[in-house]
Amino acid sequence: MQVTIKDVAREANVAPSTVSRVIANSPRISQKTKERVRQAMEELGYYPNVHARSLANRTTQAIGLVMPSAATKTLQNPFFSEVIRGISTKAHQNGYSLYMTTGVSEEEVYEGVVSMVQGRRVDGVVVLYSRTDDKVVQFLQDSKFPFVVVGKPFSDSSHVTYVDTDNYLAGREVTKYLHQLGHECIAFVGGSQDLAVTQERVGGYKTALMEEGIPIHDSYIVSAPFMTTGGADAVKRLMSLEHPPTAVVVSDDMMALGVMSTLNEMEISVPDQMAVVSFNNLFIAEFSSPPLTSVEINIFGLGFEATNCLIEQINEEATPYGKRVIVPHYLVVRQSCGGTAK
Amino acid sequence: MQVTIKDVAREANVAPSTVSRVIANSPRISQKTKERVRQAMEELGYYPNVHARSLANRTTQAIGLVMPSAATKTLQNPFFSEVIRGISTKAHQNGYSLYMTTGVSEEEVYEGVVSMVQGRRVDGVVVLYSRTDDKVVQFLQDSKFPFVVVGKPFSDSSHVTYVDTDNYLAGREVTKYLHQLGHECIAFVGGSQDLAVTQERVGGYKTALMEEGIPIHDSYIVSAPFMTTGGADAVKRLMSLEHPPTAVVVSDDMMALGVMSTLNEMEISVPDQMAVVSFNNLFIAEFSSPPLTSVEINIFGLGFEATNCLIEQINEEATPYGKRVIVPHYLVVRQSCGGTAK
DNA sequence: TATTTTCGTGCAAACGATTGCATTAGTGGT
DNA sequence: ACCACTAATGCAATCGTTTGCACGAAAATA
Repeated sequence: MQVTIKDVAREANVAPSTVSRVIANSPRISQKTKERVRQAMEELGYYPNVHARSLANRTTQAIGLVMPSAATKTLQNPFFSEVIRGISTKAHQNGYSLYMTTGVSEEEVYEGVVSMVQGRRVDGVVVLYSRTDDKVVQFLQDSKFPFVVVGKPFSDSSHVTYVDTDNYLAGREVTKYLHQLGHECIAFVGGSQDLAVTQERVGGYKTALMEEGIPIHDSYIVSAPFMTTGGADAVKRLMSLEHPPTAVVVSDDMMALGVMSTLNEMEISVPDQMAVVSFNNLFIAEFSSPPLTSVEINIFGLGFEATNCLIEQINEEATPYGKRVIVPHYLVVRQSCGGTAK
Repeated sequence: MQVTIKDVAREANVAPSTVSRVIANSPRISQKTKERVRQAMEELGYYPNVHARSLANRTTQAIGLVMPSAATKTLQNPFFSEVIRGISTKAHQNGYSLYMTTGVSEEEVYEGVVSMVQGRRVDGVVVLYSRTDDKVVQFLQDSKFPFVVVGKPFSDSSHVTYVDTDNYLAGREVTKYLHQLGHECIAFVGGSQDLAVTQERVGGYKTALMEEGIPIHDSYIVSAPFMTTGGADAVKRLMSLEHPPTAVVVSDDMMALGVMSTLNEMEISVPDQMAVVSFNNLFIAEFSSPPLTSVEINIFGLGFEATNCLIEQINEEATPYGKRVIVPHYLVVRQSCGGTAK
């Protein structure tokens, strides 16, 4: 049915092994035969069967993607599309393709990874989240399988390779920026507290306040599960304080949208009555009303770099010890903080 | 290195074939041996090698995803994340995983698909776009490979299976809705004119106008490449007309965001001075200011249904002729058209 | 008891590539 | 003219499964 290497061999009057070597472009085959074989491949429309190939040379040219289990919620965040775009670009450049399983529960995701790894379906894995005490990372580590984490892994990060933004620094910078604009009452609205990102960004926020000599009020730090409420209650809580803030650092553009929408409903104008700054600089930041001032963290780059590291690992060009890559960020000033000409 | 079926066989004191049959849960194996074998598998931590398996039984349990070549731009639209989520959910339910290649140019995408199909890497393919005169669809059709298109394919759609929204109807309904709210001057802002979606939505828009006895002005129909300008110039063009519209149908939430942002800049208030309605009901519709009135087209469902059809095809449970599935839609009224209590 | 069925298992040949080693032909040195 | 050596190709084993068929033992039938 399918045209196999044998058919090509017959057509070109050589042995299958020769054809194989032509595919691999081995220098041991003469130019003349190479051409003859290539011609035969062309004529018959031959494409190597990937599975036979993988089986024989124990390589797959595929990279596995591990997504958070609650794919329902997370995949909606353009963050993921963008990382994947980065991953996919680098992967493609190096002749790898992408492979993904999903699972409903954490357990299912874990099972998926195990069978992906043990079943030798992929050459390496990139993990798209970082959670405290994660089975998946633990497993990958134990089985000495090539993998890279996007975001800072919690446990034993010294031995795992990861690619991340300096969220602590970014949080600090952004807060200082607001202070420079004259704000003294600065709040922080973040997503789930047990995500590394949130923790680091809050950390930076606090440090900045301390450095600027502004007291830290716990009531100014609120976190809200994003996808459900859109941060509405967080805003309401902040605004009902005795001294409501005049500026707010939001840990994510998506959430910032929700925050601004709520403020809009409450007829609090941005940026006049409330400055908003956030992170990620998703493309929607540009088109919101008013356009968001946000930290560009180069999500694409995170994915791209992660894949780069992974491929190094696969080719054993990498150090056996974990490697950390920090992708630089910068503030994109638009209108949600005022401070610039409109 | 890896633990193979032979190891399990030895451990359980049976032949490899028996182990294989246990994996397949063949009724020909006695309960007692099954248990013994399962125990051995457990003990050794055995996972079947997918490639050996695929090679032997000529099946991959994987579905290929074909994305538009300009992945750069398109993948940013949450539409894709959402379709993929639908696909991935159904796929997972049926034990399939996803496989994707990308390419920079159209040609690269095509090559990717060919080698995916000919190399037998996947059992079927879902095509995530519909373009006029597409090589990929043509190829899939010619090779009689199972595939499904999300969106209406242009050429010879009678023989290809596709899953789509009734965009024509949706466009018509939405326009009528605006008319019911009292608008007479209704414009249409769309994306690239050669996309099937755009064409159909415009079609519905025109029909509605005709049915309501409103003349169609060509100057009211503008299209703008979204990702570059965000629709800003489209809005400006409309507003500089002698009789600027009082309502606008926008072909996509993303674009509607851009439109509203521009209107905001021009200090034209939505919905008071301009009603905006759009399609897709992405989650951002809920969090924009004001929240968007948009047509929910169940993107997740599109992906889910597409995969369903594909799996039917793979299992040869489907009719050999193309099948069309129309996923129902409905209008979600929020605040961008006014018309409801705030 | 002899004969046929049924049941449970094993043997060995695929599946379609890769690769170490053997083989052949050609080249140059002496 | 012989040998050694290199260059180009072929042979056959291997990768880890699946599966048609054969086989023996036990159960059912006559």
